[in-house]
Amino acid sequence: MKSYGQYCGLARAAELVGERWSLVILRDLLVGPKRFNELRQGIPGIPSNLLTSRLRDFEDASVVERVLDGRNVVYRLSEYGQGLEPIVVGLGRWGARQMDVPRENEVPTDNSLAAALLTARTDEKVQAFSVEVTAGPATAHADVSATAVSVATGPFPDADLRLGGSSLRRLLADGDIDAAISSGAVTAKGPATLLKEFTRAFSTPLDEVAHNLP
Amino acid sequence: MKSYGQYCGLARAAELVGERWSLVILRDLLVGPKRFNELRQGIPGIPSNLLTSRLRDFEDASVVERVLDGRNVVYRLSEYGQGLEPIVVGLGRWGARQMDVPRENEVPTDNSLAAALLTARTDEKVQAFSVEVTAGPATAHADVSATAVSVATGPFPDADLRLGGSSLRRLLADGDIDAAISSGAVTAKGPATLLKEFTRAFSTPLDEVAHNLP
DNA sequence: CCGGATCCCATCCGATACTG
DNA sequence: CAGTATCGGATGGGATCCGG
Repeated sequence: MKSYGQYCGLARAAELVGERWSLVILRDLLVGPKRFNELRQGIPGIPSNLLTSRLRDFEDASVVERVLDGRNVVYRLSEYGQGLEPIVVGLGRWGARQMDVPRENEVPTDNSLAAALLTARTDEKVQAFSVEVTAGPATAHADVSATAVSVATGPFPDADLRLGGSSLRRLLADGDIDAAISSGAVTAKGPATLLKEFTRAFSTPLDEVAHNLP
Repeated sequence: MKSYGQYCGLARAAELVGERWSLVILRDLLVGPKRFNELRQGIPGIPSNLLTSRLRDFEDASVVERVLDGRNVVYRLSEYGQGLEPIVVGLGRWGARQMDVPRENEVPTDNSLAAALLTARTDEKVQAFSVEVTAGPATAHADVSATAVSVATGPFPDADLRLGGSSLRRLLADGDIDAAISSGAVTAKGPATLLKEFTRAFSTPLDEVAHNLP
């Protein structure tokens, strides 16, 4: 990890989060503690030596803690690391403005889908429900209660609502469920009332960031 | 600029801001539009070819605009790029938690000092005043009015208040002016009432981020 | 299997020199 | 002033290997 030679908060932060894979690893840890191989498999393309190296840098900076969970090693954000949540979420929203169309070979992952749910959370009060979301090969779910929202990767067989489709992002952006479903871009299984609750609880209005993209 | 292969807002953002020097360049542009050599001189150590390359990537992503100012080229954030402000400011605050002591060969720059003022802005209503701040080789200033705060690099001869010293960061963190001045860590020239206004207008309470650092 | 370490090649970065 | 060109060294990518 090389210094920028400036006595500056942003420069210090950039030394940590401004290296390749750093932000993606932090995104995944934001969803919850993960084992080494969970991280590795959840981040296609990351070389294991770089994952090792980044985790060590995070440990040295007290951003991540390496703890034993039973006989397994898990990595989890420290309290200090949790302070990155609004930043990573904000960056995710900002970057979503550029996601107009998937690029060649670009896929969603379980963790990126879970992170998208975290990012889209509105903090509006809604009726409690659970939802499972699928996008291509990726699955994640959320459990919304009156007081909190918990998000995790993978399927959730007992979910009240089940959403799928290639254009979930557009659904989160527009909030126009009927249009999304009738155009076939999104499929939904569950009570119509919960669909409405979903778009109230999760939404990423893109004009919240700026407008002058290519 | 290499893709992370994930259809994910954060991954897209990370491709832009997660490369070396990117965040530091954006920090400086956040203070105001800059010419190529202003950026270069304001960022000690950046190779000119990398500055060129980053600016081009930003242009391609519509984050930065290359415009003519008279006969000069200036780079300025687009409206979309301005959307990064809360993120860069947040990162600066988060990283400030690690700035306990300057490292070997680590200096403040005019731009990092100006950015620190931006970062420390509290939005509290205060009496109007202007302040010039000096830390080692770096100088910046701010003009605080009832409705807005403008920050820029360099000296401001007519400033109502003049602050200097090696531990300005501690002043911003603690807000304890009297202690800072009587210990000699900070020197101040100007009315005592403005000193009070300064610490109300600018402050970076570090326990706003987390507590468990080394 | 899990949690890495090692090796080798490609790419990127850093420093300096040079140019319209 | 605003960048290109170049080249050695550092870092990343991908595969393989290893100890528990």
